[in-house]
Amino acid sequence: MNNNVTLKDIAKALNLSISTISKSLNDSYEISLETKEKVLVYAKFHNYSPNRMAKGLKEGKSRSIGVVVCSLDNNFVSQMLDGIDKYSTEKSYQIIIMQSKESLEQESACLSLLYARGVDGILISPAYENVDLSYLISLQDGGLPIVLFDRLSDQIETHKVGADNFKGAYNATVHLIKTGHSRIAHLNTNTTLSITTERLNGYKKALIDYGIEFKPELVRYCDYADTTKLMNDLERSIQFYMSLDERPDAIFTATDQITTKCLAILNRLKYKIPEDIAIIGFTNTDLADALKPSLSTIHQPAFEIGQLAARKLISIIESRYKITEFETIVLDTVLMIRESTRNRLRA
Amino acid sequence: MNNNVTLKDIAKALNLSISTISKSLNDSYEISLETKEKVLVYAKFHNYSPNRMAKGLKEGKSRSIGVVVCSLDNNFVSQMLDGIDKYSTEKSYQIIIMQSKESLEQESACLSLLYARGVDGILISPAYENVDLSYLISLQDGGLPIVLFDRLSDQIETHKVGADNFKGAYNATVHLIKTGHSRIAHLNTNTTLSITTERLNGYKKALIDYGIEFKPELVRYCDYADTTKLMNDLERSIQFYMSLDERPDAIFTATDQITTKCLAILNRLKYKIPEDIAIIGFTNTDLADALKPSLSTIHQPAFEIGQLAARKLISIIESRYKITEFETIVLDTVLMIRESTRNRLRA
DNA sequence: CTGTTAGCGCTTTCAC
DNA sequence: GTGAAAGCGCTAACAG
Repeated sequence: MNNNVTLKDIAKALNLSISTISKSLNDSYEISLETKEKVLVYAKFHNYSPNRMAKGLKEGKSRSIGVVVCSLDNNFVSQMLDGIDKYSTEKSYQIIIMQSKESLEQESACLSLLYARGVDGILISPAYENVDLSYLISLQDGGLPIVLFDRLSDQIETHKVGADNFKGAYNATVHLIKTGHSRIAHLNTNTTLSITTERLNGYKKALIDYGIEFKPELVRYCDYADTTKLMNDLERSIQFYMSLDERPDAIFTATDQITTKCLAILNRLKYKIPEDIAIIGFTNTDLADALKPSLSTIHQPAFEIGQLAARKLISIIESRYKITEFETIVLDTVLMIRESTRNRLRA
Repeated sequence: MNNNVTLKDIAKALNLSISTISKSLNDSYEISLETKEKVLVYAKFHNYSPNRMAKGLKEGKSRSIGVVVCSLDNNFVSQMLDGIDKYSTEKSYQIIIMQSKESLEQESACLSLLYARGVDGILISPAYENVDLSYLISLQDGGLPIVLFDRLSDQIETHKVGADNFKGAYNATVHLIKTGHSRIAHLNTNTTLSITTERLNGYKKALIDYGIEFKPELVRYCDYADTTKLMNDLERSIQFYMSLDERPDAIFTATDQITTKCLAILNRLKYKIPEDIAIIGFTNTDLADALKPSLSTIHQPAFEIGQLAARKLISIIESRYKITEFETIVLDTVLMIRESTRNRLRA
């Protein structure tokens, strides 16, 4: 069966030419119903399926798209991939997923491979380490459609799909303020990606709007290079917070990883949530309700981000004209209020 | 740049023939060092990368492998995929991931597509709905290498890589018994896959070995068809358990999904863990330590399963001979004792 | 309506 | 050492 039946085989068997078979299978108007019927039946019976490599080679497209993410083993990423896969499958594109593991070098390697493979376009959420998108831009200049998702950047002009990080962070912080918290710490990453700065800015803006002084010592930027480093940085940060004369009464954590790791650390250090410290963070974990106390979160529409990004990419791929007008789509986050940010005022 | 530079282009530019270029780039002994050098430099400078579709078409291989899983949006699956990706990338195979969403129909569709794409082999963890692997077998008979991972089956003879589900379940149950639990409920899935029956058998064996009567009413088989159904079944099961005259004092949950969803339900119904009921389950969640009480788990070596499965598949792909001797590799699980199964005897 | 032909980019015999 | 030519499976322009 892997000794695939080809057009040639069918042609021989049916005593027709290869092109007649091809046209029949593509339902060309040139072919008589009778012949088509015959071919279709034979093809179906012998389980014919066109060789996509040949087709791709011929047509100069592969009907596949490359997806580059930081890691497969990441809850939030999985949800986005699910969305990407859903839309791509609907449109009969196959996705080839590659991991950068937050390394610029690996990311380039992924891109080269995808390019060599002849993908029709690329969806990418750049590595944290990546401050330089020039390789991506050169690919785009070469005619390869590219769409950024989740982690956006101003360096490249193309369609971009992400969450409204500013507003999400703003809402989270305001929520903390309104529930009686005033010394609000913020744990973020040590990168320059827009998701970092936007979330930081949302946090700051909320403080300003509510007349709370911004204290730089309450913001710590943790190393995302690897899990161990991140864990260390987070633990040190929390210890630091707790050693302050004026301890923070709440933490706003900026990413999925930071949020869940903080929980484990706070747990280990025996701090009580929300009595000792309240916590709210960006995370899409399914376990928010299973946690005790249940975890207040800023939820990102991960599936939709993926789906929409795929849609935008495929729209470029299938557009006959060169796109000059690009969109940046920003989806709303949802503030999920649970027990980890219980109201201090009514307590 | 997507108007790729081809062998032809290089040949023209260097006033050589296409085959000379091809041979140079493949470091053939037939070509003079001088020419090779010239070609290599030119190729590198112009960023030549071979068109993998053309190469694949020519060679009858694509250096890609298809991976079929139930869902991308699943913590445990992600970890296995990570392992698969790691090994495949090392061996310069690309992976094409497809989701069956537990549907037999979708699974077949995935397999057809992968086959059409000309993958060199397939890694599959069959859909829950799938009780009939005949399509897979026919692909294998046609010469396509196939390796099963995680969810194994006796229906097909090939390499298989999974966890030791029997022993994992046995150890979990024994752990519950040794910590003073005697009315141990078991929540499993309503399927006939080996992972279901093995876990059930491990549970039973432990009861027998420790002289505890097996009570069928303490075992419930929940519908995995979709999240809502599963959620309903689980909730009803828990309500049922709690309505018994002799309430169970512990639950052993058989899968990742079941474990985490149970936690949320128990939380919502305000049952205290482990006072009201202890819980231990198969799950690889990162949040086991962040939960309160922290969650005792049976941890599966997901990454290793993926890695090993990829290794076995690639070994078949690259073997010159037809494989007749197949292996089933079973990896040990790890019992992670935390607070959700605190010892009742010392309490 | 059907068939012939060329060619996508590459490898690989076989000549020169 | 190098090149010409065939062919992987497919599509499409063109002939008949």
